[in-house]
Amino acid sequence: MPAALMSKDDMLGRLMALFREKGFDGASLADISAATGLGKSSLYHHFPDGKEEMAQQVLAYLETQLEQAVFEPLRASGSPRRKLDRMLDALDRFYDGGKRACLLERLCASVDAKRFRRPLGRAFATWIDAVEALGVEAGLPPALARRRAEDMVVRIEGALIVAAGSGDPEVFARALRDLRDSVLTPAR
Amino acid sequence: MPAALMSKDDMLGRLMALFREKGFDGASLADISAATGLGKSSLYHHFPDGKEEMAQQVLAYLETQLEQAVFEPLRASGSPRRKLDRMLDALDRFYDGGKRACLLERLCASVDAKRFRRPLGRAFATWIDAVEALGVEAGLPPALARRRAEDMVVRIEGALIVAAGSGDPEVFARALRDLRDSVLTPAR
DNA sequence: GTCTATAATAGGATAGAC
DNA sequence: GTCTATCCTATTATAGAC
Repeated sequence: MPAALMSKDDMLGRLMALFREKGFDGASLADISAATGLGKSSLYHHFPDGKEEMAQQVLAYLETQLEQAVFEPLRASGSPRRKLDRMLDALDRFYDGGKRACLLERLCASVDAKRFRRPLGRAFATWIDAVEALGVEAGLPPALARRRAEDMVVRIEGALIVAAGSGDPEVFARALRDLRDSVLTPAR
Repeated sequence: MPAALMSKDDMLGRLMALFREKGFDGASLADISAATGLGKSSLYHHFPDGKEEMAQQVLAYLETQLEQAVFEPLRASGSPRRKLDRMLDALDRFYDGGKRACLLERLCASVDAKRFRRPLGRAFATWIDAVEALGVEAGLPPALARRRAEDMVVRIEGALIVAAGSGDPEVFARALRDLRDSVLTPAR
């Protein structure tokens, strides 16, 4: 029994990078094989249900990444504003300054997005809920905190699209700067 | 020589609907054949370079649609606020209240987005420029008008993603409502 | 301008050896 | 747990008749 060539996390990390780059429909098993260094049969050993299961597991893996990027900064000590800054710093790194796509968006755009609806909906909800809680902690009325949180995720996703489409990552940087100042601003 | 079964515009409209629904990578020639009612050979007659040329022509066709949705309302008579409302109404219809995807986003997310970079960049620029001009007409300082315009497009694209991903079109409706009130608000 | 038929290839998936 | 070899289908694309 040959030893595993890499850990599951490493494998999922590579798969996530590939799906973010090529999209779900655009990533072929040949691409996946090249990205992981594993033959097709090995891939089916790890993911008996094929490509769809890969995406499902990558989506679950993303939740742990989200955990690091979103929740860990929020748990750290400091003012809400400081926590927000840390979270946006982590997202800036995760999206490489607007040069890398969002897995959630890529799966939304796939042919069988319906199969990913549940985990996708949960991932967005988890993210928005966390930011909403931060807004409440900062003293915003809950309804406003919710709208601000939803708007933040909307702007990050949109900025990634426009940055990619216009070839100008500055769009993403500008959106982040804006969010630093607006997400937690007290109601007037 | 059999008569053409449909006009080029009709054909491009169906192709656009298909690409918006399935994405570029997700739409196969079989899908395209079914959507247009044309055999594969007929499709290659109209688009000798295959799928990629279809997308290029659909992208050009979208610019005429953008013209209708964005520029026509802006040319109409009335206050800037009224023009903005008309434009957002047209976009609301075009995206069917957040239930239909944006072609630009779908092509950004395709494997060979690089081949579409130029027309994609131009489409985004055209759109943002038009809204910027409206902001200037409304009396905003040019730099602010530009940021607001860019932010509007960012939020529309992002709201479409989050609405689709969370299965909640209300996200899109809320974004539009917000934009009605914020795009042209005078600088403080 | 459209069709039927066909080619050539790439895609996803499986069997069985090691 | 990984590999080579294979299978079948879907996919893109072309040839040639009408």
